[in-house]
Amino acid sequence: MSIQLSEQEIVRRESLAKLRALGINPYPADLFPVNALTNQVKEKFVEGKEVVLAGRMMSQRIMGKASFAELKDSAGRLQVYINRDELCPGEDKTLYNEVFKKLLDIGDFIGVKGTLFTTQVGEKSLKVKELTVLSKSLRPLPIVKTDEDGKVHDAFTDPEMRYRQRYVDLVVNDGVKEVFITRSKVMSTMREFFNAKGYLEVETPILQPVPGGAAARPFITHHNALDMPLYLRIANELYLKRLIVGGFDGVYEFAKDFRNEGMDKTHNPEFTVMEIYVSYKDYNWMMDFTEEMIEKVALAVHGKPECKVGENVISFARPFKRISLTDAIKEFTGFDISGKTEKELFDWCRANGIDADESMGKGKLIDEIFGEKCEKNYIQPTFITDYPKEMSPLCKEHRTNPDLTERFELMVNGKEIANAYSELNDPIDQRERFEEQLRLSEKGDDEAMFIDQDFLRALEYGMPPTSGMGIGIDRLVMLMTNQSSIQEVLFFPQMKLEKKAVELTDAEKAILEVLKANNNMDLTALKNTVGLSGKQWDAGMKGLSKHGLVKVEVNGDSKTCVLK
RNA sequence: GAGUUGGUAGCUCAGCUGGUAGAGCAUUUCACUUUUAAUGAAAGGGUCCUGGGUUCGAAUCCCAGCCAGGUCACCA
Repeated sequence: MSIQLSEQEIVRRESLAKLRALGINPYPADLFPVNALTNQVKEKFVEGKEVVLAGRMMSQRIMGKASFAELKDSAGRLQVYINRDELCPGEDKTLYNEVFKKLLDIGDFIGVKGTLFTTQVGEKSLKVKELTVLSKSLRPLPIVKTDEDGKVHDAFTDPEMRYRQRYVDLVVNDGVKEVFITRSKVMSTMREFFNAKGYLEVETPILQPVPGGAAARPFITHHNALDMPLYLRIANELYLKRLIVGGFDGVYEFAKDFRNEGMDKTHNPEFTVMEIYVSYKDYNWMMDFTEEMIEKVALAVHGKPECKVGENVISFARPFKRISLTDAIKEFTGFDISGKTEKELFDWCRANGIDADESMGKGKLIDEIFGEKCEKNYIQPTFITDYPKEMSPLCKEHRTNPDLTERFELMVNGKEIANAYSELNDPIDQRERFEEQLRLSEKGDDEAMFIDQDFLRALEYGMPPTSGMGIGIDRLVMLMTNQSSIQEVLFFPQMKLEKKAVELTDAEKAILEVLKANNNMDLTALKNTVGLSGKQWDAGMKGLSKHGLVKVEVNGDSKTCVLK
C-alpha cells in the first residue's frame, strides 16, 4: 500500500537480506519443536530445566557480550538471557554478534532452547543455548513499556488504530486477549448448558428471501444466478420455529444478524445473538432457564455470581427480580397504564416530557414511557414481563389479559439484554398480527414489514406450545468484561474505509514502473524507455516529484532520476 | 443526523498572539557478561490528515472535506 517506506522499514528489509546472505531463512518451513509456554514455565518453575519456547521478541537489552530479551508467546512473557559464549561456544560468534544483536528486531518471531534459571535480581528467566529465527517482522510495533511501579508508558491507545489493526492491539496490549477469551467462555458455557439438556445446535440461512422475526432495516444483496434479491437476516426466529414445527424439542443457534441502521457504542451492523426455542414450555419456564444460564455464565467467567460493571456491582445470583411492565411504570411514574386509551397515553406522554407523535400506537407509547422513565433504573438483573400485544406480534396472548402478551425482557445495567416469549402458535392469530403490523407500518414507517407466507404455512401444520428466548451476546460479553463499547468485544468492529493511498495517474505509474525495475536512471534514458509524449512525460514527472516519489539529481551535464 | 474534541517522526505527545518543526521511546553507530522503562556517547528520521483561502510568510488563522473518539437524538 505505502510505496514509501520509513527508515525503520528499510532497515528491517536490509536485515532480512543480510539474514539470507548468512544462509538463514527468515521464514523457515520446518516445524519448530515448542514444548512449553511461558506461563507454564513460570508457574512450574524448575531451576535448570531445559525447555523449548517460541514467540515474538518484545524487547532487547544488549550489554556487550550478554543480553536480555523478552519473549512473548500466546500465554504471556518470559525474559530470556543470551550469553555470547554460551550461544556460540566455538570461534564463530556470528549468531550472537550479527544475527541477534543487529539483524533481529522487536516483533520478530524466534525459537529458543535453553535452561531455566533465576537472575540476581530474582527474575525467572531462560538461558538460551540455541536460537532460531522463525519469522522476520518488517514493520515496527508500537513500543509499550511498563515501569517498576506498573505505570504504562507510550500505551497504544488510539481506538482507531486499535480497531483497524486489531492484530497489533492484541500483540502490544496485554489484556485485550482476555476480553476475547472471556467472550469464548461465555459462549461455550451456554453451549454446554444447552447441550446437557439435549437441545440441538443448528444453523439457519443468513441469506433470506424474506427477512423476518424483527422490525429492522435489512441489508439487501442480489443473487446473480437466481436473479433475485436476498436479504441478510435480521433475526433467526422464524427459521428456528420451523424446526420446532419439524419436531425438534429444543433448538438453538449462535448467529450473526445484520441490521442496516445507525452505529454507536452499543450497535454494530453485524452482531451476535443466541436464540433458543424449547417446545412444551412457556415464558415462566424460560425465565427460570434464563436465570440459570446467566448465573452459570457469570460463575464460569468470574468464579462468583457478581461482577463489576462501571460503577456498579451486579449480582447474577438467582432469583432475579420479576415485575410486570405495568407495575414497573407504576413504580417509577405513579401512572397506571392499564385500560388506558391511546389518547390518554398520548396526553400523558406529552404532559410528562416524552416525545410522542400521531403515528405511535398504544404499544409504542407504552414502550416510550418505559424506555424514558424506567429502563435505566434496572441495574440489577430484572425480568420485565407482560408487554402490550401491539408491540409483540410473534408472542402469544397473555393467558389472563387479552391486551397483553406472555413476553419478558431481561434488563441489566439499565439495558435490555434478552427477550423471550411464549411463542404464538395459532396460525390464524399470527396471520392477523402480521396484517396488523403491516397496517401500523403503513401509517408512516420506514421499516417495511414483510409477511413470511411460508412461516405461516409451517404454523398451519401445527407448532407445539413453545417458549423462545434471544440474547445479545455482544452486550452480555460487555457486561461480563466490564466494557462500555461494543467495539471492545468485537475483534473487527465495522469501520469506514481507510483513506486511499495517493492515486497515481497512468503516466505516473508507467514512469514509476520503469524506474523501479532499473532503480536510478539517467533522465533521457528514462524518458526514452517510458515512451510517453512530451506532455504526458512532463505531467507525470511533475506529479511524481510532487508526491515525493522521485527526485531528479543534477550533476554537471548528467541528470539522474532517483527513486525515493 | 446535530453539535463537540482530536489528526504533527515508527509509537506516545509538546509546539504561546502566524516567523527555518521539538522531546521521550524506537532506529543507526560505538562502549558494556545477570539487566529490567538497562545505562553512557553520538547520529539520522517529517505529505504537520486533504484541498482551498487570508498573509511578505500558515502546523498555527478562516472555509470546505476525510477519518476517529466521546455526547445527544434516532433506531432495537
